[in-house]
Formats: sequence, C-alpha cells, structure tokens
Amino acid sequence: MPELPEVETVRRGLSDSVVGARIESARVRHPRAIRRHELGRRDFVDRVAGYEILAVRRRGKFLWWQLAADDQPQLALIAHLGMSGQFRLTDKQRVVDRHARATFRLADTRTVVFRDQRTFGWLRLDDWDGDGVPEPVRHIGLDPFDPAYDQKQVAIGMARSESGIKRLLLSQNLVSGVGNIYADEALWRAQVHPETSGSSLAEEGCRRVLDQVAAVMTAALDAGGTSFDPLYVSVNGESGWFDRSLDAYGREGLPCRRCGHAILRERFTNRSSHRCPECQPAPFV
DNA sequence: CCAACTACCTGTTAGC
DNA sequence: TGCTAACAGGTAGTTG
Repeated sequence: MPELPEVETVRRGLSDSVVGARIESARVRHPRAIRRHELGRRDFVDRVAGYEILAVRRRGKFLWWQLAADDQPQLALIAHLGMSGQFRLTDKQRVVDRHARATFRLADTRTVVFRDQRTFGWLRLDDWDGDGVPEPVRHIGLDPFDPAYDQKQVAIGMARSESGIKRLLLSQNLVSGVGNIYADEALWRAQVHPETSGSSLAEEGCRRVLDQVAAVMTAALDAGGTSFDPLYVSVNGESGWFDRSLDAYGREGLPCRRCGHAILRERFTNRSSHRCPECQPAPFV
C-alpha cells in the first residue's frame, strides 16, 4: 500500500526518467482509472497529447506531472495510486498487461504504463499554472517532507481535537502522507495507544508522535530509495520492501521488539491496528 | 462544521 | 477438490 515514502520513491523514479519527455498520445484502457476526470475519456486523451513533462511533484500521497505545451494552457496530470497503483516504463510496442489502466506513449517511443490491480487509484487532468498545488490536491494537508511543513502548528491542531491520534494521523487533513502501516509504526515508536485523544496527548505528546512519523517515513524512504525499482513499487511485501524493519504492523502474536509482549491486532474502522499491550496501554478515558 | 460510517475494487488466503 | 468468506485499505461521498 503506497504511503508517502513509496509515493516519493515513485516520484523520484518518474522524475529521473520522464522529465523533458513529450507525450505523443495516451490511451485509457479502463474507464475507472479516469473516473475523477469530469470531462471524460475523450477529453483526457485528446487534451494531454503533445504536452511536455516539466516536473513530477507530490503532496502526501498525491502525485502530479507538471505539463506545458506551446500556446496551450499549463496542465497537471494528477495521479493517486490508491492501494495498488504503479507506474512502469517500457520500450515495448505492445503493452500486454491485464492490470494496465492507462498508457502514455512518449515521443521517444517509450511508454509509461499506469497499472492498478485493485482500481482504487485514479488519474485526472486539470488546468494548473504551476503555483501552489492543483485544485484536487488543495484539501490535503502539508506532509512532513514539505519545506513549509510546520510540525508545531500540526501538533497544536491535533491537541485541539477529541479524536483518537490514529484517526488524526490518517485523516490527511492536518498532516498528509500517513497510512495505516506508518501510523501503527509511529505510534509503536512513540509508545502511544492509537485511541489516545489529541487533547489528552496535548501539544507536547502530539509533537512526540509527529517526531516518530517523520523518523519512520525517513527510514522507509532511505530503504526504498535504494533497494528496489522505483517504477515498480510492490503492492504488498514483494521483494525488498520496508516490512523487514516493521515493528508493529503485520506482527500480530510476535514479540514486541522492545518488551517481548505479543503484539495485538485489533479492529479499527474496518481495518487493523497493531500495538504492543505493554508499551502502548489503553488510555484512561 | 465535525465525526463516523460506507462504497468502491480484486487477488490471495483461510476455512469448511 | 471446490466453494465461500474474510481480508487488505485510501478516498470521497453521505449521514447524523
């Protein structure tokens, strides 16, 4: 499941390989991939052709290609990888891939393939002048790697909420880029129970959690950036993923690496939370 | 406005 | 062996 470190790895891989290239043509192979592009498939395909890729940018888990063409409005091709989205580059003329949802033929004859087994990911095209972020990304909070990220302000915002800290981390509202895996990892590192309210943690407690969010994401990015193909980020624990160094997520029943107690898995809003019952005890309510 | 719930998907695995 | 059910979970839309 791509969270911020994985999306950033994809961004770097794309940036290294496609910046400066021109999109000759596009194909949409599955209508669901462009369900968020309001003007539909024909508009998407027609409009993107001929544009040059100036840069690949990211906020949280949202990724976008900055596009420009002579005498044409500037555009952003926005991508969200959802659960299983990937970009691949190929020199092949024909893309034989049952999960390929859209393809972009470049003028140099390479093809960028957007593939997505579970189809939670999407692409859309929007006018964007290059300032700030495109409209569909505007509701997303800054992520911990953004130069303008202000951890103190995020901690203050969290401390104002009665919601549980894990919910706050996952909301993409105050801070973006955190998914279920890194939320569990950061809370394990900070020794905080996921249902502890922001207000009871107070600014200082929230700051300690956010320190660990940044630390675990930096570690994952360091691991990811060197150990696998950025244009083929694995979906779920395939080759060389960061899960080797996970301390909580997916470790139900295994001994806590800090105290030896068995890690618990609990239901949390239709998904799983992993925690150590000893290091992260339930808060007083 | 905020919080909580659910639909959207499909490949894999567990269980009978 | 073959079938069914559970599971993985980010986002956006809906409901309260």
